[in-house]
Amino acid sequence: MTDFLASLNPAQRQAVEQTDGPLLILAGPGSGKTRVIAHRVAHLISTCRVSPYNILAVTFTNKAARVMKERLSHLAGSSADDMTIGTFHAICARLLRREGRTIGIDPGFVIYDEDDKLSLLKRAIEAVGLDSKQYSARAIASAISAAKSSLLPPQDYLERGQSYFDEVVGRVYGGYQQLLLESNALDFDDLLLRTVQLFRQCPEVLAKYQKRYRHVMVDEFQDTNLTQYELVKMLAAGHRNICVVGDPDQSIYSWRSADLRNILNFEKDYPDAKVVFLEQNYRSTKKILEAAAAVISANRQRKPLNLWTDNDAGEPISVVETYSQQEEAQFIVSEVARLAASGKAALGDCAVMYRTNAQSRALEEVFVQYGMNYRLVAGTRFYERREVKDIIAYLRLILNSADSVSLMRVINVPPRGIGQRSLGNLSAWAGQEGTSLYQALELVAVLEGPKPPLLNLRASKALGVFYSLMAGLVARGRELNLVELFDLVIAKSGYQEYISSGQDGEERWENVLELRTVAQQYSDLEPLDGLTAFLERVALVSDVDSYDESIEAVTLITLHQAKGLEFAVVFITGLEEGLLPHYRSFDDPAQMEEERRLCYVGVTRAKERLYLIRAFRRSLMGGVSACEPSRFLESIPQHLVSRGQPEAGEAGRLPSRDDDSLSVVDIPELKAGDRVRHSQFGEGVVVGYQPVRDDAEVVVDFRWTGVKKLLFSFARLEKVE
DNA sequence: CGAAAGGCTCTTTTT
DNA sequence: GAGCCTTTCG
Repeated sequence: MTDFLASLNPAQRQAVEQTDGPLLILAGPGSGKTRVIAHRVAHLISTCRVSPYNILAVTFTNKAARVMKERLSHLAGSSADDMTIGTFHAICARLLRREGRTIGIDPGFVIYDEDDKLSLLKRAIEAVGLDSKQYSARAIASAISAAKSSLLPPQDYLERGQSYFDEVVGRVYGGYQQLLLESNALDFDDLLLRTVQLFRQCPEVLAKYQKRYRHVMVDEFQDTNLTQYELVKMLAAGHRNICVVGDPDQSIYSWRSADLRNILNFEKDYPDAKVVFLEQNYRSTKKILEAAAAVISANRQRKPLNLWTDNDAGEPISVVETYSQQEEAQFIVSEVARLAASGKAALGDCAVMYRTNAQSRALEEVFVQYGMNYRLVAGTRFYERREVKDIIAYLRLILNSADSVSLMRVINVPPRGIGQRSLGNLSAWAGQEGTSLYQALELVAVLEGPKPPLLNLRASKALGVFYSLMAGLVARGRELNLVELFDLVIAKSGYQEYISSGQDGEERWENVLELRTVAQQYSDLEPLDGLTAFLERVALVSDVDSYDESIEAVTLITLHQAKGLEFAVVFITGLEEGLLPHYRSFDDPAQMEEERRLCYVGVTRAKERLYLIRAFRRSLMGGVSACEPSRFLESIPQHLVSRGQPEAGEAGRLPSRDDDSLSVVDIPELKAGDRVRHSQFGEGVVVGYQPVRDDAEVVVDFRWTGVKKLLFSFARLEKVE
């Protein structure tokens, strides 16, 4: 019982044992935060005899929730299964399905993602008589999102509006909500906002959950918005056992309306709150931690922690300057190869971090070129792929015929002769008759009843075909399990032929099959339940969630996604003015501070080795531009830095290729014409050979896969006689 | 109506 | 450089 307390330091222990009343835990990076939360829950369950059923723990990502569950089952066994643990969005979605009816939410609602939101918004913009090209749907979307994140419904927004843009947004906002309602859909922000509204309007529902959740815990509290905080406050109002964990220095989501004031206000809202500081870092070397502290100390808006560590001083931090982004990538590949070859780090210990997803391409190309395994955490996001969204739209439509975004998406995919004009006629007529799009479709398809006047015979026929397709799917959907339904959708819609014959057909079809594998996990459930659960899952998962640590590969990841992770070796790339910090933050000091926090998050992911890389030239949006070094580099104290190669060590000497101690592989002379074998690429002929630092670059023409440039130390080439 | 081509804009981060 | 939208042609 006390044995899991023994492994904690005094501050951690205090955080675990402080179970009654409000508690704010300020946890620096690598301070064992997850551990503390897990121990705290275990302590509540086993020592304080709190039933897991009475505990609510909110995280920001599904992955964090999963990690927490794993830790808990380790500490507290299966008793933790009854605990409510999940993301804000997942918890709210579940609650609204159960209780939403009282405020007019149909339990079969769909969740609209950013794409769906934009297409609905474009309709809303046009519906209020504005040109959707003149007003950027994106700008309006983010204004609406900000409003929802501050608990502002359309009426209030209009009343508070100041500028003309506010007025436009206010009007569109109202129309957009109307369309959502008609589509029986909620967007991400609605999940939170509507839950608060539910609690406000139905005190008895709130009371039920207040009674249930005797202990409420929130992780990554610095990333909550006002609506989320309100939600938590309401839930915790009953027992006032509320524990929030956060680090203002790691707040990097203000663009998603995360509000640092929540942390600052916590002590105001709960004057009796205890505050615990977790300041011992168990992750990084002294040098890395010192560099991190130096980077973040330039910020004004903060509640500083005094981080310290017992770890070794460690290696100096490598500041590397390369000519181009290609050379940047090459440096990383050769460095990883060197570390791997000398046994200092495995591929899986290494991560490459960048500000923007676009940067991953150049990195990938070089990794492919040299045949080094890598794992891209969010490429073209799987659930955003066209073919995946198409199939999901069909499935959504089966469950919820009101879903107009999905209907518009698939009505002519694959092409079945329903064009712009017919669709316009149909939807205008639907508006006139006051029916949903799907109902209008039904009226066209059946023999009797009113018909839209402008629709010609051919178009009506095509619409009828689509309607009977959907009607058939809906009927079968009640009997079939999810995979059977999935297959039926593909078969009846002709999607396979359509997608396979198009561009990248094979790859796209494989994505469809991958989605089918996900569907398989829900095939044991009752027909419509399986469908509902599947759709909820695909709406609320993210790419970090699928991050698989078991494969031996270098991780390529954005700085944002890297939060919460740690790696022995970290390369932060693109430390250039305009990229990190990003130019969009130049004119706003608050945003600039957030960029700095982002850099801080990256630096503090590193356990042993940190490389800060910048390129002189980088191609951005097609064109090439010269780059100034990032201001963040100036914050790194010189005595921590090695500008040569990382192995230069304490003495600061620069290694040379003749230095035997550094040469970790014997490099035999290969010359053009030599035949070699590679484990993956098979046999090939050497066409080029060039020594590079303490390694060599070999260009080989492989029989099957063509010409590849390889790094000798890494490629494990065998000479074939 | 649909496929293909050309032009346009926008590229920060994501539950 | 890509995706989205519009235009054009069959």
